[in-house]
Amino acid sequence: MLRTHTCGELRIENVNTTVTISGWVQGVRDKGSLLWIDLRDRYGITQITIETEKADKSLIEIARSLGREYVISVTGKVLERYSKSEKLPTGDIEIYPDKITILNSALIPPFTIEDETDGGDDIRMKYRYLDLRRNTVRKNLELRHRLSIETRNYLDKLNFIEVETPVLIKSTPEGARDFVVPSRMHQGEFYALPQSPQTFKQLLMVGGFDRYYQIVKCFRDEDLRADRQPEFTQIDCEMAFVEQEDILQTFEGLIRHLFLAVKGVQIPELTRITYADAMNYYGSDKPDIRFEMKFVYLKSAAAENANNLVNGAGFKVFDAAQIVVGICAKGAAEYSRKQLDELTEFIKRPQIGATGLVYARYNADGTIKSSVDKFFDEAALKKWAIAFGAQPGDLMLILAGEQNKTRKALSELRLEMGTRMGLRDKKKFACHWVIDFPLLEWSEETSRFHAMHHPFTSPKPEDIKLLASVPGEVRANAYDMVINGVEVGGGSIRIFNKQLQSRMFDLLGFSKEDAEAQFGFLMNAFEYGAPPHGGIAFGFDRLCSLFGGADVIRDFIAFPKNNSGRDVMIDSPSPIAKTQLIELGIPLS
RNA sequence: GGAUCGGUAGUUCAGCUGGUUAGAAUGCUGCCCUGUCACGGCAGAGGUCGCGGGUUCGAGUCCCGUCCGGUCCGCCA
Repeated sequence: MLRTHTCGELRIENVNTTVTISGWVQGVRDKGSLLWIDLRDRYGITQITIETEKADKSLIEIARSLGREYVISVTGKVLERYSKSEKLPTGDIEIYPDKITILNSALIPPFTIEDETDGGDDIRMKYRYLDLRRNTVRKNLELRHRLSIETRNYLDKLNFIEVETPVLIKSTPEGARDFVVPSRMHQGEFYALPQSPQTFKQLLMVGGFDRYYQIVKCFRDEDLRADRQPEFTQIDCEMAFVEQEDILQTFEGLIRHLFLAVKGVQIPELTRITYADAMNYYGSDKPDIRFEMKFVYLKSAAAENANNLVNGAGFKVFDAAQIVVGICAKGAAEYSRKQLDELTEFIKRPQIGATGLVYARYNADGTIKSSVDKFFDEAALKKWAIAFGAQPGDLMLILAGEQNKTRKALSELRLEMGTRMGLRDKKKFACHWVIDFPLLEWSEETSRFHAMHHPFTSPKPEDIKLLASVPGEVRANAYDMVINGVEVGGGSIRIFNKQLQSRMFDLLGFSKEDAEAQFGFLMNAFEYGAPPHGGIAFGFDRLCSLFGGADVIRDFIAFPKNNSGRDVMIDSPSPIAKTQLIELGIPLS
């Protein structure tokens, strides 16, 4: 061993012992007659001190030749410091070296290896191995490690076993685009990388492994975001002989265990909200319920809660709208004209696409001032206030238009207001289930139904009768777990019966032949005694970023790709040699 | 595929309605300094203003194109 101790462990008890530590030079402070070296490794920083008037000349020469990030080994005596540092755990001691060995020199790093680095994202990605030396990045990966260990502990105790599934599999048309891998031995044919181990975990259920999990890489060839990578990691789970309730219980147990074990946070039992309610009250299938600010409808498309308070006043925008819906921002009546204009601009951005924002201030003196006073008198506005549950001092923000678009826009506005009002504290965690997702989703683009979750999702038994008549209204035994407005996991009870599965393929527009060619293996397996089963998969990277209080998952992946799917460090993807292409039988145009 | 913001010293950024020699901080180099720990002080080096074209007497600045990066929509569980 080139060390007896790490750079993080020496304490006052070690004084007067001779030790050897190795690491990277964080910095040198040369004060003439005194010279200090901060030596860093994964575990901490230890100070090396040289008194240049007493020390060996060659030692001083070596010390003065050191640059940042040189790798050195130091042997010397641990002594109590003359002036101690509160900032370092090793701050009570320092090492007087007898010997300094330069194990390797280093170029000057392009950015500083400090918590508050001067490097931007781009340069840090290119030199990721240097970025990994920084505390902040290292801590993120340590957090990831803890989460994976605790996941395994929890699931192992419940008799789950981790089984690996293949990475070179078969392309299927449903869902995301596949990454494909050409086969040399079978020219013109391709493997695909799994978007998830979905079918394999179901086959494991047929194979009698009634509790399976895997922390596994998945691949999707789609455009990226701050919280999306082309390859990402899932905690993939499946159970047999269970109903939806069992899955919800088991895996909210997992999340609560992780919060307790890793963060020491006690999470209450998860609340549940139906997809329909989530859309109705929050305009989103992954609402952030750290704060309330539920939607209030002044006019609604649904007959049952059509408390229409806006029609007939001569305001065409409201009269023509399918819905008029708003939120009540508590205590925000003080918002200035400028702030309201900012909000209007916010909802008019093309990404959000609303055409205008109506506001009504419930002033502290009890009067109400709105942007549509021309059409609505004080009495009408008071009725709005009652509907909104607004008190003097509150601000009502109202959008109107077609249902889906308007809900979506208001959902964005709600989140924006939550942020502006400081209601989205990253240290607070609100976890809940969204249940009863629709089974199918109509696609205008392809003029057919798509599976909302995936084609193996089981419809709710009581809704099966609707499959023939109104397939769009059939609810699925599907569920998502949402934390702070982030979808961290989702799953479903699966179809385990060949007839129902082929009926689903029918609805999804598969021909018998296509279904057979693509999923025949699964349907065949279902004929050999498939148990009822269901499961869930968690986005592990997202979970890590959430635990770490960040929005960007890149910081929790050792070697991430950038926004356009490139690894700027190794420079991939890259062209391959002509000979490789010929071998694969792939002509490039 | 679309929207939007950005690209200037090794790095992070400033640079106004176009106008002399493009600045700051940090990092780097040298010298000084006995208790520093973001050490301090003094001096110094360091620039294809992403790239190409255009407008103009004159472009880091304006226009067009292009490449690269960030965020978002579409897409994606």
